[in-house]
Amino acid sequence: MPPKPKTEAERQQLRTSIIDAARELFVTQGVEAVTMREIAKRIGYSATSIYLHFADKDTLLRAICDTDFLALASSLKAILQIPDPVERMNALGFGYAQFALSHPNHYRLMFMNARTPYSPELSSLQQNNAEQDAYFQLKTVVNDVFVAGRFKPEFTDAELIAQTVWAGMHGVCSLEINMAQDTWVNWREISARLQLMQKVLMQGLLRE
Amino acid sequence: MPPKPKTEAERQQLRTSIIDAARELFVTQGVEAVTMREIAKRIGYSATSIYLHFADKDTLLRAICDTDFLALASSLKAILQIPDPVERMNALGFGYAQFALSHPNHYRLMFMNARTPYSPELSSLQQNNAEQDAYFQLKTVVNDVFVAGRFKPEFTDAELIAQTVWAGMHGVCSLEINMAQDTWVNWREISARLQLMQKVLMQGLLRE
DNA sequence: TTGTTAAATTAACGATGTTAACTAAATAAT
DNA sequence: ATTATTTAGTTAACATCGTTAATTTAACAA
Repeated sequence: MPPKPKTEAERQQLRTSIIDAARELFVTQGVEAVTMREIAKRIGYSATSIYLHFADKDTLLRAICDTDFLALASSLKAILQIPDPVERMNALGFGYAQFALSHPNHYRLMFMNARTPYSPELSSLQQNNAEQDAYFQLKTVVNDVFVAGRFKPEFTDAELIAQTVWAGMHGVCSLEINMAQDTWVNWREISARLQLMQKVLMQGLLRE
Repeated sequence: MPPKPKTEAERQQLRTSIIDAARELFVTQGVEAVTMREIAKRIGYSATSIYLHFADKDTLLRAICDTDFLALASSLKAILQIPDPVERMNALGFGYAQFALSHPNHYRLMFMNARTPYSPELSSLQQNNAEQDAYFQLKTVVNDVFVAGRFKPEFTDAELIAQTVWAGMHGVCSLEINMAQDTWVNWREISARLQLMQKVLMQGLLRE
């Protein structure tokens, strides 16, 4: 029964209900469960209706991604209040890992899948906004440590440092998400691996 | 025109020709190009013939994986001859990264996709064989450094160290493979990121 | 010559993403 | 008040995919 003109708010609401249904399927059953027909069934529409709100499945997935990037930045916001910059950087790393490991499917979608790259016109996220951009948060915190003169003097590029810290934490998290079940490796506790990575990064980067 | 009984060698040859065709598609067009029908077209058979040699697509992909794991271990073998253990560990890290970045699709299949975990009966690879098991190579080299007393005394678990070194290099490589195109991040040169990661790992782990 | 078996093929199924064609209802125009 | 237009939705349909079933063809064994 197709009624007629919807207000922008109603459209927006349906849009997010599609995203939510897709995300729920995604988080509980993994990416292969996210079919257009299954999403549609959840929200009581036909599959093709989704195309009135999203160009294709990939666009829909990127919309989920967007809300997850926002959720990540949100979950890290409180950490930015920690006064000591080194402590702040440490906490940010742990917070990041915590997010990754407690939302493995989201993390996989955000950072481990082959994604079509970010483009401003398709995303509602604001780059370099401390509320929305976790990478900006990282850059800022690392730069704070840099400005405080806590890094070894041989390291002079704060953004390069940030990318390295990110890579370290991402390495631990993504191996855990992908390979924890693999008995080829006698995996140590994930907490021990995280802790050691963080310690090594710190001892490698910081003075004395 | 279907002839009849094939020798075991002929069967083996067809098997590897399937793997090779699948790999070539895979390496050039990515995973979505690896369809049973497309593989079959390449080798001049019908799609269903592949099922005479592989239970399903996943099994075929894991067979590709197997040969790639072997290729990785093979490509690192020469490095094990380097006399100094620390230099050896360093070179192994770079060799690993070089493999990852020059075979990104393979690397993705091996370490970044959701894989069905290793099981001995499905794989022809021998665990803890220095010729076939790159993880064993890493463990061995890290243990050599450990036995040489070159790590800081606070680090006492060589396998945990190995997993951390792996995670560090994997983090840099997998972010590069997945996100190099993404303009959200102002990526530094991959060589600089690799070098810094290695330096940080070394300075974090090694004495003085 | 006739079965039997192995290797292959074609047909077909069910699922998927997506497009095209259609329908009904609310508004706008006459 | 009637007609036309637009909008939100539907159902049908298409091409493709992994995979299974049924079928064919050829080589060997009896």
